[in-house]
Amino acid sequence: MPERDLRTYFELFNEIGILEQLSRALFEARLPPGVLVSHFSILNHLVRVGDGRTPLELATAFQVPKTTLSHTLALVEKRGWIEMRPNPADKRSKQVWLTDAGRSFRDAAIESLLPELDRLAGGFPERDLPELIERLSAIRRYMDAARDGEAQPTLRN
Amino acid sequence: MPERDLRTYFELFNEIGILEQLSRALFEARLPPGVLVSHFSILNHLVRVGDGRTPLELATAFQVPKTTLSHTLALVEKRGWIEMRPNPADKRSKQVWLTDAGRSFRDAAIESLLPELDRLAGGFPERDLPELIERLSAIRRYMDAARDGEAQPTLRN
DNA sequence: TGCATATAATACGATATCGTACTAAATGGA
DNA sequence: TCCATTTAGTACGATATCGTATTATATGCA
Repeated sequence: MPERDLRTYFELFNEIGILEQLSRALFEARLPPGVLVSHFSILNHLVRVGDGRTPLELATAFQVPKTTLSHTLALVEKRGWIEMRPNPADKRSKQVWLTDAGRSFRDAAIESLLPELDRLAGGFPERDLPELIERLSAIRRYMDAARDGEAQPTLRN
Repeated sequence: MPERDLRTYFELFNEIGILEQLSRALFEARLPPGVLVSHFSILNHLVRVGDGRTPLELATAFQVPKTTLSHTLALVEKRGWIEMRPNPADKRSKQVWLTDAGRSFRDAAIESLLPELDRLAGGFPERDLPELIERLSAIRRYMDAARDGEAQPTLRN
């Protein structure tokens, strides 16, 4: 694998980073004050994969430290969008369940974004969007699966 | 534009968000303690578009509040990777210039990531990577250009 | 069974990021 | 020219995120 191709991968992630910044700022501007994309993402993930997940499963899914997730869950629970229940399979653990209010808010949040997406899609129709998503998703799934790999040389040394 | 397509755009940004999380965690784990992707991104951007940019230009490029950028620049300057000089064209303003150490660190940071990218590229060869990047870049450029748009209904109301 | 180790979640402190308010300089119209 | 308005950058406070340490429970092996 020539180094040139590796640098191309690097460019891909650079582009992804910028797009994430742009889309997050766009989305967050439409959410109620104090509600962040990280909060919404909890709800959206639970709708997509089903609720009853443990905090650790969520932290792993988002590749976020579990202490960060702990904090986020507390805020989302305070809004009444999720419920934390004991995990019957493990007394150390918990389960995160969506409330009706949580599902409603998630749907409303998506609705509120549609006009913005409409503006984007209207001014910049992208063909084969599902194919683009699938390619990104495949990369994501591979990285997800390969995450448990061993140490590599780093600048930390 | 049917709503179904808009939701597909939503999925695109959702996928991008997850990929950003994954890649950022991966990259940051290889940087020296206290050095974040946001710091590296300053250096990388200056190399790519040329240094001498003003802080505001950088804040706009990253779609980040200028106060956030102010803080980041101070940290990067403290590391000796950039120099802040007065902007001869505007006494309110400044210019950000790379130092040799800044360029070196940027190169080294990319080098340190290559093994990881190699692992990715080796296990998951992606054909037409430049084409994928170009499609993302086109979306990004359009969003960038369309950013000055007017207000839309939001959940804030 | 008993105990060393591993794991889930949280408490706590550090800091990156963000929003509001402020200062200094630039701009533009009367 | 003068002054109202706009703009570039920063100070300051709030909070989201992150790393380390702690507690409670689970796991696995002698």
